[in-house]
Amino acid sequence: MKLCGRKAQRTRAHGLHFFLANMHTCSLASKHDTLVKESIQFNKFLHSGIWYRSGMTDTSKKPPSRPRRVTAKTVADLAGVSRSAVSRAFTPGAYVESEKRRRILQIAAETGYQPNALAAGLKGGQSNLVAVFVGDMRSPYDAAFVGQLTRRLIGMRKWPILVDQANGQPEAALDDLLRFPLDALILRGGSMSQQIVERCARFNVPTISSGRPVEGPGVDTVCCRNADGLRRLTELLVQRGCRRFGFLNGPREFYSSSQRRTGVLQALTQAGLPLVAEARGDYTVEGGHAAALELLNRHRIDALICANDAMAIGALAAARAVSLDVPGDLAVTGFDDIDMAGWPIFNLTTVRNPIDQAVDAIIHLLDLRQAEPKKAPDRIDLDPVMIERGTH
Amino acid sequence: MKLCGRKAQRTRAHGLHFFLANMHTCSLASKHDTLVKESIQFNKFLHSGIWYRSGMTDTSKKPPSRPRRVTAKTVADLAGVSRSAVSRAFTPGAYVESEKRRRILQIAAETGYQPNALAAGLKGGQSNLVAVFVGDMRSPYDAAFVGQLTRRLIGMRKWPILVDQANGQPEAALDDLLRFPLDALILRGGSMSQQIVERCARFNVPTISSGRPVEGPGVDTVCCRNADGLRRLTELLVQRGCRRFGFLNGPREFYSSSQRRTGVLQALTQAGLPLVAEARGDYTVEGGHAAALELLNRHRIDALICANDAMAIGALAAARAVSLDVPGDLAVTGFDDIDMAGWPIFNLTTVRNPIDQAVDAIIHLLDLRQAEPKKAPDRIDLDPVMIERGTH
DNA sequence: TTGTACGCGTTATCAA
DNA sequence: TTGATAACGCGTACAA
Repeated sequence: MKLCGRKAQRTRAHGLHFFLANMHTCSLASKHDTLVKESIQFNKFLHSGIWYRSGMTDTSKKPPSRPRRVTAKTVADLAGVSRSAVSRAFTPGAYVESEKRRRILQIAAETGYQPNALAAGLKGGQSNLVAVFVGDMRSPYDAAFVGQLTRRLIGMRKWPILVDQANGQPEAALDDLLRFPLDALILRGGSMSQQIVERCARFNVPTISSGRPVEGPGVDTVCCRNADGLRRLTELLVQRGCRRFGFLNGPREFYSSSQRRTGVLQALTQAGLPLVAEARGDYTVEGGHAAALELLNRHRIDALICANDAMAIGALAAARAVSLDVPGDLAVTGFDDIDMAGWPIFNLTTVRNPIDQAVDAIIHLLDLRQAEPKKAPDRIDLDPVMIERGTH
Repeated sequence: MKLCGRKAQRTRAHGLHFFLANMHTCSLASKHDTLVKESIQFNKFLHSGIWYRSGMTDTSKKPPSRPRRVTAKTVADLAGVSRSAVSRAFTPGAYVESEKRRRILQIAAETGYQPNALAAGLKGGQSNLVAVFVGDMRSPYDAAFVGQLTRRLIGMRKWPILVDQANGQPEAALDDLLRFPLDALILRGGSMSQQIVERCARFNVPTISSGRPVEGPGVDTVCCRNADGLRRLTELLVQRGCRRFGFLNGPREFYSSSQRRTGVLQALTQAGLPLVAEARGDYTVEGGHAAALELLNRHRIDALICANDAMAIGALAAARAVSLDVPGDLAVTGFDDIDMAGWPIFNLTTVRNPIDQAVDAIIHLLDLRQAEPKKAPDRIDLDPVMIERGTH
C-alpha cells in the first residue's frame, strides 16, 4: 500500500513568476488598439482573478484546452502553508492562526481562488443544485413564478438550473440532467404534461410538484384549490344574473384544466344551469383569442369563464371583435391574476393563484425534507382569492 | 386609475402555523387512502431507482442524513466487473465486449445508476454548467430571452443556472455562485446595472455580455445597434410630420437607455428639431404609465418615443387617460418588439430587438471560445428591425 | 494549532 | 479487451 504516492508530484513548476509569464501571453492575445488601457487591465486582473495552468502538461502534444482554475494547492504553496490550512481558512469554525488566515485570504483574493463547489459537494453529499422545471417561459405566470422562486432559492444558496419543458427531446436531456446529484427537483407541474411530471417524480431525488399532485415516495406537493376558485367565481356570476355560460378550457394534458372545469360544473349543476358552450385553448393569449372568437360566433352566451388569464385577455379582444360589450353583453373572467390582469386596459375579474404563497410553501417543504429525507410525502393546499374587477 | 397601486397590497397573513395546520390535515388525508398502493409503489421504485447506503457508516452515531446515490462501484459489484468496465460502458467510443456492456447497462437501469456529473467534471475540466444573469424575470423581454436561451443551451447539454439580479445582496451570492467551475457566464447586460456586469466580467470565466459591451480578456459581446434603431424610427416620425418630440428614457444605470436616447438626439439634431420633453421610467409598464402621465400633463408633444415596449404600453394607457388620440394626436413608439406589442389592442409601432439572433450569436460565441479559450474578445452587432404598426 | 492521509466518484493511462 | 491505479480538488479525522 503506497501511502505517499502524491509526494511524487513535487516537480510542478509554479510560483508567482509563472503567473506573470502566463498573464503576459494572455495580454498579448488580446492586444489591440488600446495599448495603455491594456496594462491597466492587466494589473486589475492580476488582483482579481488569475488562471493557473499546470506546467507539466503544458509541453505535451495535446493543446492545453482550457486553463485550470486556481486550486487550494497553489494558494498553499504561495502562502507557504499546507493545503489543509487553506481549506480551514475558508471554513468558518476552523482553527487557523488569525495572522496566517489573513495571509491566506489575501493571497486567495489576489489569485482569485475560490473553493471548488463541485469537489466540495462530491465529499459532503450536498451539491446545492436544484432543478426547476417549467412549462413555458413565455407564459407570464410561469415567468413570474420562476422569478420569485429563483430569488428565494438563491437567497438560501441553492442554485436553480432552469429547464424549459418546451424543449424538443426532453427524454434524453432529462437523463443527462439527472447525472448531477441534485438536492431537489422542483416541478411547476400545473403547466407541464402528465408524462414529464411522472417521469421526473420517479427518480429518487427529493421532488416538489407545484400545481399538480403526484404520488410517490419523496414527492411533496403544493396545490391551488382550482375547483374551489372557479366554483365560487361561477356562483358569483350566477348571482349577478348570468345564465348562459361558456367555458374556455385549457390543454387536455394539463392538470389545472380539468380541475378548473370541475369547479365550473359544480356551481352550474348546483344552480340547475347548463354549460352552453365549451372550447379549448392553449393557455396563451393568441390561442385564447382564436378559441373565443370561434365560440362566440357559434353560441350566444352571457358569461365566458376562461381557464387562465392569458386566454381571458385574448377573449376580451375577441369580444371586442364581435362587438360584444364587456361586461354589458358578456362577462369574461380569468384565473391566476397575473400582473397584466390588473392593468386598467384589461381590468380583468379573476381568481388569484397566489405565487408568493406557492413559493413559500415550496421553500418550506424543501426545508422539511432536507431535515428529514425519508419522511412521508406532504401536501399543501392553497386557497385562491377572488379578485373582482370590471369584466363581470 | 392607478396602475402601480397594486404593488402596495402585500398581504402576508400566512406564516408557519398556516402551513403546519394545512399540511397536517392534508398529509393525513393522502396517506390514509393509499396504504395498499404504498407497497406497490415501493416495489416499483425498487426497480426504477435505488438508493444505496454505505454499510460502514450506517452504524455510526451520526444520523445517516441522506441516502447516497448509486455509484459505479455498486454496479460493478453487482455485474461482477471492474469499476472501469462500468465507466467504459457509459463512454461512447470505449472498448467493452458488447455482451458485457449490455449486462452493465441493464443493471445500471435497474438500480437507476447514472454517472455522477460532478465527479466527471472534476476530472474532465468541464462542468457543463453555465450561469445566466438577467435583470428581472417580470420583464417580458427578459423572460422571453431566458426561455429561448435556456432551450438552446439545454439542447447542447449545457445547464443554465438562472440568477435574477433583483436579489437583495448579489455580492455575497455572486461569490458563492462562482465557487462552481462554470463553463461560461452569460449576462443579459442590457437590463443589468453597470456595477454587476463589470463585477461579473472580472472573474476569469469565459463571459458573454448581451446588450452591453464590456471590456476584458475573455469577455465577448453581443449588442443591438440601439442608436441606429431609434435614429431611424425618429427619422420616420419626422417624415410623417411629427415636430414636438418627447422621450421616455429608461433607468440611468442601464446601458441601453443612453444608447437609445443618443439615436433620438441624432435624428432630431439632423432635422433641426428640439427634444421638447423628457422623463425617466423604470422599463416597466407601471413605471412607463406614471412617467408618461406626468410628461403629457406638463408638455404638449405630438410624438412620444419610449425606450422600451413595456413603457410604451404604459404610455398608451396614459394617453388614453388624458384623452389624447393615438396616433391622431400623439404618436407612441417602443423598442424590443415583445409579443405584446403585436397584440391588436396595442398594435405598437416599435423596433425589433431580435432575441433569436441574439441567442444565436451567444451560442456561436460560446462555441468559438470553447474551441479557443484564449482568443481575443469578439463582438457581434445586431441590426434592429423597424416594425411599423398602428401607433404612429 | 498544524500537517498528513484518506475518501468522495469519475475518467484516463498503462500494463497485462 | 480488461482491471489496477493515478489523478481531479476538496473536507476532515487523526496524529503530531
